[in-house]
Amino acid sequence: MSNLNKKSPTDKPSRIQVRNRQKILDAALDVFSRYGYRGSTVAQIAERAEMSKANLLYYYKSKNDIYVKVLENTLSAWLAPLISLEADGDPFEQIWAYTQTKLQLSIDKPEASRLFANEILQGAPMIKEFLHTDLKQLVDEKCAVIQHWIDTGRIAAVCPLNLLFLIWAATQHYADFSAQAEILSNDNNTLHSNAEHTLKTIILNGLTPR
Amino acid sequence: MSNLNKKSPTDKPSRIQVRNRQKILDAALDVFSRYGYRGSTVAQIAERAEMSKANLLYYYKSKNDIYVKVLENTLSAWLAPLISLEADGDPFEQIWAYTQTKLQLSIDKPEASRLFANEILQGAPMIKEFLHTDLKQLVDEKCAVIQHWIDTGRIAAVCPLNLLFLIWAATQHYADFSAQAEILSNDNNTLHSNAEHTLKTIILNGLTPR
DNA sequence: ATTATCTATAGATCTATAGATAATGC
DNA sequence: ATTATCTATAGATCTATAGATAATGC
Repeated sequence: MSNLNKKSPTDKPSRIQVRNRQKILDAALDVFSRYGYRGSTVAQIAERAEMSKANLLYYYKSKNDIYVKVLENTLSAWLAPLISLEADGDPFEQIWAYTQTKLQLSIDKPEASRLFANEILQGAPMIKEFLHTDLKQLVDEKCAVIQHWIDTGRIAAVCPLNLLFLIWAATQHYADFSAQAEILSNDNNTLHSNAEHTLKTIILNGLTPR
Repeated sequence: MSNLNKKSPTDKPSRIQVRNRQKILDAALDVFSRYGYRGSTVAQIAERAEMSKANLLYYYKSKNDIYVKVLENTLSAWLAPLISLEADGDPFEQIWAYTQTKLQLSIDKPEASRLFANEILQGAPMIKEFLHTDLKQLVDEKCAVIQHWIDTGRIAAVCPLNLLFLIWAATQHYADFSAQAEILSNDNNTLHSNAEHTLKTIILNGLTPR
């Protein structure tokens, strides 16, 4: 039998299977996050996963399957930080904690950010549904939290959605445009610590009511 | 003769040639800015330019040639606003004028921004040289201007390069991530006017010395 | 005469599968 | 016995060209 999917779901996957599936997903994230879905090839992914194309397609039956799986795995990690933005506690602490987490993620694990950047640049063909439902709901909730902070005079009056966009853009920039940042900065480590200070200054001062 | 490039450079291009070359570049910008170099096909560009693939390749001899030409044409438009950032005049006015211009460009002509986003996401293979030379020099100059404003106490002490990144990221977000913004906002026009207000509040307040 | 367009297709690349062979685990 | 890997290749897609035909401008 050459099709894994026909196996009964109670079968435990073998060690080799677990290891190879993970290797494939890791390799696929690297490749897809750089070149997007259409710009990536199964051969590139196979090479990076150190196996033949045919063998790779023994574990995942199509390029599209791999892409969807990688997107699914990455989506939750991408959303997690926003979930912890809570109405309780100091707005400035909450907003800065969120910003800092996103910044650190973008610097340390740029692949997730790039994967979405590619997907959304191309019109979000695969995750449109997700954006309309799950993300939209979460964002609406968090915008209400921010709006509440504004209404109670705790932060300056700005559009909550645009504030989120600003935070996303400013932090993910260090992942999505790292090729440019590396060229324009003389030292990447300095750049990143300065980034933290600069974002903190501008966002927190910027949101101070006056 | 089937190769235009063998023509003497003093030959005046025909009306049809001028029109078709322009149609191709317009179509190519649309396609490349969405799908990147590898993700785009000559067939897509030809269809959008309303001519056959063969005819398109009569005007530009390869996909790569078209891509390079489109990038070249777009680079100058992309840089122009930064050039006008000048040491004279009020720092806040200068910075806001720059930010506003970039925001408006991102909203009105998102293709240029998306083209670069795609190119840089993929590691800037074609424009690495340009980034190292022309852009680096321009950015260094403008960072010196910003640093001067900081040293004379006219704006808050932030890292000039990171400030530029913040402005680029925040404004180009509306081009690069428009697919997401359209889904998450209830009304695009409101979103964009709120964007202007929100960016103005945060960036200008954020840079106010205290 | 020159320029522009069309038809047909070569050759490269890419996804996916079939079928044989090797490795692994009871 | 089952699972994993390899070789070979079909069939789709894509870039680019050759060569014939049509349209245009002096």
